[in-house]
Amino acid sequence: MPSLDQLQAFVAAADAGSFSAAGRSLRKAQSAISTAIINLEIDVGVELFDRSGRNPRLTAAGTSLLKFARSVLHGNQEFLAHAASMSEGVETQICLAVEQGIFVHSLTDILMEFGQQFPFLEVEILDPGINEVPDLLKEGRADIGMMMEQEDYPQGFYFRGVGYSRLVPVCGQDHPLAELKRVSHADLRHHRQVMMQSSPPQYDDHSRDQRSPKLWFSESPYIVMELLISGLGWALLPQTVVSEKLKAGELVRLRYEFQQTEIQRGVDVVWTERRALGSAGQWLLNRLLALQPGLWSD
Amino acid sequence: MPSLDQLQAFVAAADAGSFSAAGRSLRKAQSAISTAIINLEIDVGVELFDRSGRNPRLTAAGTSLLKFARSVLHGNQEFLAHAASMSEGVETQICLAVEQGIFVHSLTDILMEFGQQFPFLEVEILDPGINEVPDLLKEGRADIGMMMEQEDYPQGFYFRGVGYSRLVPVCGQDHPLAELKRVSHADLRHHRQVMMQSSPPQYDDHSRDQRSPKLWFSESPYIVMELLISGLGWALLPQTVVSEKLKAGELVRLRYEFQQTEIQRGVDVVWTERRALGSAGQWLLNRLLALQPGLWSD
DNA sequence: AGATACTATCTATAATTCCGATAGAATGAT
DNA sequence: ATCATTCTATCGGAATTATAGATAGTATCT
Repeated sequence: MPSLDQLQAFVAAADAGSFSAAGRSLRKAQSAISTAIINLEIDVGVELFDRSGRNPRLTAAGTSLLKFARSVLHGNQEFLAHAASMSEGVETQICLAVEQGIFVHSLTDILMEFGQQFPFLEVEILDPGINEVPDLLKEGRADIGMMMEQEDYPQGFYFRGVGYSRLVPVCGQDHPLAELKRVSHADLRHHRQVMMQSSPPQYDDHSRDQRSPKLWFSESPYIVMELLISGLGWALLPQTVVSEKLKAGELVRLRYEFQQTEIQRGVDVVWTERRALGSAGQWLLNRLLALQPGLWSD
Repeated sequence: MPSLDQLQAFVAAADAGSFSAAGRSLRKAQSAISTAIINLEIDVGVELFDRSGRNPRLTAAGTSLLKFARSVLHGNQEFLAHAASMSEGVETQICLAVEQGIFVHSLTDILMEFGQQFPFLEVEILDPGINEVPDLLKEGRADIGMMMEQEDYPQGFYFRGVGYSRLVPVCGQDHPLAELKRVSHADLRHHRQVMMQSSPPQYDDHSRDQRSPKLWFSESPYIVMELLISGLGWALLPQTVVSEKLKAGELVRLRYEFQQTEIQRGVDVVWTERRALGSAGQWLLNRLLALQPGLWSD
């Protein structure tokens, strides 16, 4: 089996143009290069260089094999580079959980740079339903999460708001509400609302009065949207999710008569103290926290 | 720098589940595996296995690095395999010149198998114009050629017919000949003919009387075809080349009143005695010569 | 508790690699 | 033609490295 040193001598000689120069570039004696290449030639049973002239010249076989040798060496370099980054505390893989409905476009620049900075890291991006992010973090399934802000997080969770997501009230194009120019609380309560939540909350919160008593729930804003398109009811959905369907006319935006300002909910970056982040996770977290807290919408 | 032996010990241990088993599978002592892996771990600065239990278990870093180690080893295998095939006389690259207008579909099966048989061979396929194949072979630019049969080949050329290509007389849809139900020699002579040849032949051959005196020439049947579509004249072209345009109606097939049978010209495989073929070339040549001499057309 | 299979480590030996020196060959300048 | 330069192949000895075998300690199962 040829050794990596032999392959290295081979490509160095091919690059340098002579065994002596290869020796100089590798800080080895010329004889070391010479014997390494001769042994390699014996190993593989093919003459790599034509020595008839003063300087060795690659044979056809040598030219062809050179690519393969380079490939092996390059793979070895990657192996070493990956190992080195891991020995410096870079984790093996990282998982980012971005709640459905959050405008991922705001993250792509960061993620692109992240990929360049940590080329060997395996990155996974989940798009869990509403309120699933804390569970994923707790289980250790995800390292960092992004989600619509919550009133309170479980103990051991860190969070920081980094932006706002615009919510718009919508219904299907054939829904009775679609025909009203302005809708009132009473209008809304008379129709079924579909909420982006996993389970109905037990307590009374301050927004109770503007909710419809006929409630459906889904974790996924996209499922909610499909239900609305079928004419099921109305819902408050992230603008990012519904913008296409609004443009296509399949959904209709409702205008409140009681609220003129835009409805916004904060977007939080969430992580836990339990799961220690490696260097890459730290890097990514810092970048996410440094996001300008603007509106996350198209 | 880690050695290939260390990497091999690494993946063998990961595969076998224990250092001892890895030693057995590699026919080495257990201590060899153990020290190899320990040295590898020292080299890369990362713990590859968790030794707390009876059997070593891959760490997260080890799992991640294992893929890279496999890749390096695989590259090395390819290097060796390629070298071995070359030491058995397989050439580095091979060039097949298939004259334009020859129905390549008949060759794809052979070429697919060729690629599997010689996975490391670099294959080039040229599609030279009419009568350029002998030059390419003479220059050494190509190893094997396929072309429409010629009356005679230069010295040192071998050739054998392996099939037939159908030629059809065509003209552009707006050409006067297109309106005739049957065309005679006289009709043809009154219009410009475009021939698939590089230069006008000086001698009189037997087909002279059915040629038009107004001749244009092109090496490429596709250029000829474009000229016809522009309404330049008529030509005898391989059916493969014109079938699309005939279907689209841009070209019209002429019907001779003096010849009811199809016009066919033989397809030859051509090679030279000068250029020694390697094992791969021999293989390919044998396969080409074994082609059933049927009609090469769709 | 005992049997089994495992890993780490030690030692001696075998194999390999490397350097420095040297001889012979090709190339270019004078 | 001759000389100087730069190259490669080869040899011997030193240094490094890899390996087998033996041994001690540990985890796991019966």
